[in-house]
Amino acid sequence: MRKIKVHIADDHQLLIDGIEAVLSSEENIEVVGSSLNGEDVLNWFASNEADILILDINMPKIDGIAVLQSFLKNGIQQKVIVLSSYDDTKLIKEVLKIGASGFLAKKCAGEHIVEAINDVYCDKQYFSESIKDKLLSTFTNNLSSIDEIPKGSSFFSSLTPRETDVLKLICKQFNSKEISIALHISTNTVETHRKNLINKLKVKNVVGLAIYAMKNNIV
Amino acid sequence: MRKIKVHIADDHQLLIDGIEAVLSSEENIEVVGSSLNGEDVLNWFASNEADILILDINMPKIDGIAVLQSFLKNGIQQKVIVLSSYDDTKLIKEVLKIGASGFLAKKCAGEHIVEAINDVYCDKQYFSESIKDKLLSTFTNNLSSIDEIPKGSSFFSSLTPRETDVLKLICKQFNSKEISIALHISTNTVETHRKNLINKLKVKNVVGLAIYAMKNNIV
DNA sequence: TTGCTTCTAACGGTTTCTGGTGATGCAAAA
DNA sequence: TTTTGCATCACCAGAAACCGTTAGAAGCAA
Repeated sequence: MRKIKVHIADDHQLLIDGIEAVLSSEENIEVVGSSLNGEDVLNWFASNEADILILDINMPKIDGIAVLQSFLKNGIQQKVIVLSSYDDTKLIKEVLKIGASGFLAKKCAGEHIVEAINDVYCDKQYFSESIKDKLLSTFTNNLSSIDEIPKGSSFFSSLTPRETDVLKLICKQFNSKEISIALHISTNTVETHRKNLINKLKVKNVVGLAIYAMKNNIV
Repeated sequence: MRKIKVHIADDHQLLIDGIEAVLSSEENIEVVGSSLNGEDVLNWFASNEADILILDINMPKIDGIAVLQSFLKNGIQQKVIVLSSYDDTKLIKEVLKIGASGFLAKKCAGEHIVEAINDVYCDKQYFSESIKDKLLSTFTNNLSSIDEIPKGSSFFSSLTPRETDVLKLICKQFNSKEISIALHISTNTVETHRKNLINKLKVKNVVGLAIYAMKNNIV
């Protein structure tokens, strides 16, 4: 019997080992590789292949979103099950748009990952229960959810290096003046970056920035 | 042979199942229970016992710190290995003070959890490598680290219900006026709570609050 | 009863952030 | 070569946050 080849990407080695141990009891599934960050994923897939990639969103260096975008850009048809701590509707819509086939919340049970792998391997989509509920309520509750969908193409992974510098220092609780000193630029510039960040990430204030940074492992 | 009884507490079922799968191949270790939040942990230990508790810090309802404090308060001598995504020196010192025997970063490998369990069962302490480095550098670098140690008793889990309400809304990017409307109190009161939060958690501004809330699963 | 904590509220002042707009130089891409 | 994106800087006005301090009411516990 041909086994389903799976690659696991997550920044927590413990979770990788755990999933691998869960899958080891499945006869038709084989873990052929793993990565601790997005860069490693791209490198691995440059010279290897797997039927399914289990991909965490929050990873250092290159995050899960950027990995998906890279696949899309290079025309790579990779089946991907996205793994995330947060079952955020925005995020789910985003990853589906850019090519994910399934979405699994980390709070779900280990057996579901087996289901997910089998379903996605058979060209089906897979969502964990909690996420199904969330998606449904989005459509049933009201139509304002449409506003939630980002207007531009992708709003993740779109920060310039400098913006990332500023964001990191914001998360260190620096104010604009302190940031300007740290980066050797004027406070006016810092404030421009700050405003651009807020617009780009569609948040209301620094709190939104900090939360974005945490969720995306920028800090 | 007597097996080491282990209870696992983490808000991600997937991680619990993963660790359980990793441990299943160990002959001398037996998983006797698991919990998805701190409340369940306390309930479980009220009528059951385990040799070792593997305890995640970031859990909803009652977090890992509060669980440890509860053990301490009730004179329960429970061996605990703390699990955390963040290898923050402050946090490590804190949990050691309130009775943890080991500290494991989630980014460490699955095999280390086996080592940790065996070590702690034999009354030894266990720290993952990355954490050892961090702890060492704290003592070698400079003495200013002493300032890092919280002056009061415990600075975690010390928020009043109302402060938690305000913090949650701050994390929703509400400003003081919006919070005052949501909670039916005056903006002055909101700002008092905000100041108290900043003082209590020893952060500089709302960004610090948001990051604290994220790390402690308040949002 | 007394002391402690929590929640509530207020005042005055300073600092910082946010929004809007505009502009320049540079480098890479189309 | 023109365009586009990025980083830089500036000015202004209003909004919001931050700081220090004080204080009454309610409830709980020693």
